[in-house]
Amino acid sequence: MFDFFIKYLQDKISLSKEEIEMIHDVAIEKKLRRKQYLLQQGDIWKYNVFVSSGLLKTFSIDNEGKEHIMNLSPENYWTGDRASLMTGKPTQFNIDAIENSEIILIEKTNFENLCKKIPQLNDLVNAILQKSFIVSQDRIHSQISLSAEEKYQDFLKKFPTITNRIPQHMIASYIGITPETLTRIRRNATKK
Amino acid sequence: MFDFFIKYLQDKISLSKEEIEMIHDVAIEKKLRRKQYLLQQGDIWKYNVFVSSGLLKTFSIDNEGKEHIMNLSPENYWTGDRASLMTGKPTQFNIDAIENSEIILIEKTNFENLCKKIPQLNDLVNAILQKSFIVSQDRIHSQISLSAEEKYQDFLKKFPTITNRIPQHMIASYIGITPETLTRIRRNATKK
DNA sequence: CGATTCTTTGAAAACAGTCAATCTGTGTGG
DNA sequence: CCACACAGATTGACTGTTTTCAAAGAATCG
Repeated sequence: MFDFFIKYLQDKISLSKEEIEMIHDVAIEKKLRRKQYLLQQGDIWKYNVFVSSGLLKTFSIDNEGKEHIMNLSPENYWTGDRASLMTGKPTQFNIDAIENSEIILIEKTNFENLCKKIPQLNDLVNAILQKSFIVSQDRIHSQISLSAEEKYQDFLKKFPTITNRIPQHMIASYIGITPETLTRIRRNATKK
Repeated sequence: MFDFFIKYLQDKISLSKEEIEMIHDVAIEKKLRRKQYLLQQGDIWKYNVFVSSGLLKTFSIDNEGKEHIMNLSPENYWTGDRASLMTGKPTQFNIDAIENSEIILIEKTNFENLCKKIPQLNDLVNAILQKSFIVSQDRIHSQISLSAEEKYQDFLKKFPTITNRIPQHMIASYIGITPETLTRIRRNATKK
């Protein structure tokens, strides 16, 4: 699974053998079974995570026990909790595996050292952050301006690959509606 | 107004006279009157903007002519459209001044040069980006998990300083509800 | 196969949006 | 200083959307 990670990196930047070695030295490989937790509410989060294969979700649980999905992270995506990572405070989120997954963990300070020593990696990380920000803004825009049905259509357009890998109620959670409403939206949509 | 900008920067990082000079050379000062546009849908956006004083808003206009407020940027905040800046594609957003404002514009390539020459500035910019991302994620979380009333309370908590500087209907737009609904929420809340 | 999870359905209630009218406060020009 | 226009806020009646709760059906996993 480290191979997937290096493939991903070399697709974006070119790395010397020494640099790959440096990365390898601090990369922790981990397998997660379906439904296994990687992070739980209250933990302090200290890693950067790359998903080599599988699919993770980041979510909160509210006072009524309802799940709210913040992020879906399939293979070749990064995940974690930036807020907890940056502030050092306990996280309000959970991360678990929707599918059996293989991931790479790199501890915060190790990751920062790598970024210092490998400027290209630093640039890549910043580019990813920039892109993530733009994606977030776009999701906010959908949330404040679209109807439930439009949000669903928007989800399908943006995540065609993920749509068939997760139960419907998770899509509902991701776009902020109830599963029942999603069922009804779909029924109406197919009528047309 | 350039002074405000330098004060802001020196509060975060320490700069030599030469560095300040370099920044000054590429900083464009601009005044905006209330309701004046800085950016319009369809434009290609090429700047980084620091707000020295006043208050700007970033918004889209949908097919029905309704305004959806993406961001509110008071003094000491940055604004602009990262998506258009990054991709070079026309923006879907508008930015205008809610109050008479003074801003500093720095053209994209000039800004990138500054960041290369002043590593501290680069770090600051990345830290701001990181923080903006976390704030976005939090707003998404509010949008998918809170009721209209809770979103309003959340807004009041997060923007105590801005609340009294903008008309209510803009708060409604920011949290994705109608002005009428906001009126009713407020009426119910004061009853309690 | 049995257990669990997921989806669908129905009926009722809660919530939010629309439209049109009125009310309020502010600022401008005569 | 007043009258008026204008932008914003509120209200009411109505419509439409979404949630809730409970139950039944379908699909999936071990």
